[in-house]
Amino acid sequence: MGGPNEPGSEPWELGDRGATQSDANGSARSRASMREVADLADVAISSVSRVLSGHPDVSAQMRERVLSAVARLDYEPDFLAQSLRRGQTLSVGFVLADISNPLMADIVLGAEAVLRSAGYSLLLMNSENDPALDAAHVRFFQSRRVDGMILSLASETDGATLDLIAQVEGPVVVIDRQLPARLGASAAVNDHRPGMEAAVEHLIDLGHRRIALITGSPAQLPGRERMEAMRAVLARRPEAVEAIYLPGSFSTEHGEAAARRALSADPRPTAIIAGGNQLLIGCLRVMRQMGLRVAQDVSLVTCDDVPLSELYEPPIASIDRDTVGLGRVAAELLVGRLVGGDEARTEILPTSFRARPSCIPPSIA
Amino acid sequence: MGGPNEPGSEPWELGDRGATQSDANGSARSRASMREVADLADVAISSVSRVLSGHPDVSAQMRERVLSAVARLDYEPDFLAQSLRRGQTLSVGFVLADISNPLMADIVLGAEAVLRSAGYSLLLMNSENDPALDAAHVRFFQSRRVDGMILSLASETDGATLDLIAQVEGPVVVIDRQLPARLGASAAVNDHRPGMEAAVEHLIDLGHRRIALITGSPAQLPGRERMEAMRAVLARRPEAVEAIYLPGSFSTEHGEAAARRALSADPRPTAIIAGGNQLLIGCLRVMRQMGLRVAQDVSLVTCDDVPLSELYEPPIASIDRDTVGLGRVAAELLVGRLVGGDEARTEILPTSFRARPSCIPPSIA
DNA sequence: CGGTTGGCCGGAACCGTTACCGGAACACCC
DNA sequence: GGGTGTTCCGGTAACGGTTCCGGCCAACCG
Repeated sequence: MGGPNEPGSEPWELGDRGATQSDANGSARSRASMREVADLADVAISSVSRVLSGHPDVSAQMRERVLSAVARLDYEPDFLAQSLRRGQTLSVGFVLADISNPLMADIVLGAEAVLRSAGYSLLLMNSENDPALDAAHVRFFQSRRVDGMILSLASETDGATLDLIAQVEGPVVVIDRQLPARLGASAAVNDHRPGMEAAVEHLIDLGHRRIALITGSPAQLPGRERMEAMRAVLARRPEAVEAIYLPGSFSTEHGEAAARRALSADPRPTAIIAGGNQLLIGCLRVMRQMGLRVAQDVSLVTCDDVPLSELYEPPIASIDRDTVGLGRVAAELLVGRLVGGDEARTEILPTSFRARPSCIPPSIA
Repeated sequence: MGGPNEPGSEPWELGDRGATQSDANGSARSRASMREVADLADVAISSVSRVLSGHPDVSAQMRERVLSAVARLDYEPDFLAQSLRRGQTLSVGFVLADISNPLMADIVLGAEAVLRSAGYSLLLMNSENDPALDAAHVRFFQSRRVDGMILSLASETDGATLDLIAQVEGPVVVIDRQLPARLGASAAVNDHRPGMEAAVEHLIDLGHRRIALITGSPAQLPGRERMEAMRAVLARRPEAVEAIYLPGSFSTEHGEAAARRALSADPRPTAIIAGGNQLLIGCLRVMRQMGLRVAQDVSLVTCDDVPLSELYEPPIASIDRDTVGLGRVAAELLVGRLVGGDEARTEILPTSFRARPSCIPPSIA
């Protein structure tokens, strides 16, 4: 939106929306408005509106006349004008931190299904794990007047984003994030602890005593809870287990860097837990480079079951959750507040551990 | 949208948008309108509009007064009203056949970057490989008055969808699809032949004489071109190579079914080309069930490089293309027509073959 | 000093729809 | 026959902006 530099491209040099009636070539004539329907049916505009919105003050004869005119003109109401007048857009904004994460696809799928059946449509914006984009997208959705927002934020702690969220007019639901209560946002979250605890217990049971946890940002709920859960298990198990925590970002790059660091340590950890499929990818790349085999050399657990973990040889144990369900629940929370007047609340979904051959007893070094 | 059954929930029983001034509790007061800015600055509404849209007929003093009022009220223009008046929404609709396909993420990423820098935003709708949803989404976008559409259709041949596309007002760009010229759509497509031809040549060079091609729907360009390419190679190579074509849908289910059929045949094919990562997943599942090893028992090629193909043991050869670039080009074609007045045209991007250890000479049976 | 020019501003029409309001037409009942 | 309702419809003011038009005023020129 720079200064007015390019001559001929500024709006005030154009006429008042030049005649769009490209009727000459026979294609795509300008769409009909309610006004034209009313003229054709020889009734008032308000009557057309009543017929179309199902208002009871309509005679059978009137309805028939209007409907036939609507059909003849192939009329469809203008959503923009409706939204402006009604004060609602029937659309929901979804900010997702990372569209490349296949989990997001499932979440979106689940949310979309619920929203669609409630008459809402989904606008997606991708913030590429950049808190600044989070904020920009929230602001954008607000100017677009979405009726509500679903947020899978890159950061829970970014001040600018939080301030913005506090000012959002409609209901807000965050996914797998925890926001200050004063913001009044609903939340659909996983309890990451049971899955993580089971995983750590399983590794300890197998005999592992040095376990590395590569995880995402502590500015996001999953990262925090996973570290908590691991600490909790270590605290209650009598075995002297050494933990190596490697928090960072939720990227393949961090996965590689963290795995390299962990696996270069002298008493090398005998098991690694990768807190996400992006981290798993980085981890596997490094292991391949270092010539280390999954299971035989290092036991491996990942978070969230994806084709890679299922089909890898050996198959990789994972901490699972119902991602489609997560999206569905988030959408239900939103719709509940949108049409049902529900209060903001937090819905918690479970996680569980799925053992697979990537975890075996450590080779006695 | 059923009949008027639920009493108290019909619009005509509500007042004219009851006062939304939830000012009492001190939170989220209703946003300011241009009118209020004008009142505060004690100028005409039109002057506010001129200042904000950069119109030249504005004195320095006026600009300063308006801007300070804008700042004091934290005013932001209503996109809906602007769109209605200006006749453009600065948004682009993107119909994608399958959001779970990680390729789509890249395409969306590329397209979004270009569109954002041109001032447009992206609305995504997912049609789950269902042609009926394709049509519904196109219709939806049209009623939302998007300025243009990018389509990655589930079917190129669905009549209803095609008719709808013909009536779309703004420019349309299809991704990796081929539409009748009369529709006037631009296209960003890959030429799938060079990659596929190189793959088939590679397999023949290794000594393979029975090759199965599992591919998606022939109602989509990639499926057709890949089969063509394979036929072309077989026609020009003197070796008597037998090809098994297994077209179907672009799903893991078809991948499984086709792989099962191919691998159950008596003289079993010694190599399989999976035309997409979903098909690859199905294929690997079946091979594992049947106890067949990649490379040693069956050579394998997949289309589109994803983490699974890179990290599988052995790594899987793939036919690659620049997916981010594909999305970028599609968006550029659209923006060119949107702001530059370009003509509809087709942009073709290459594919190439990346050999990997999943392809070895067939074991002499 | 009168006429013309140009900068700057206010007023008003309009984008396409919704919801309120008032009223015409008709039936009904005492 | 004059109230008293119903039923149904048309007119109209919004919703929140944008753009055209006309007019005021100062500057400039001869």
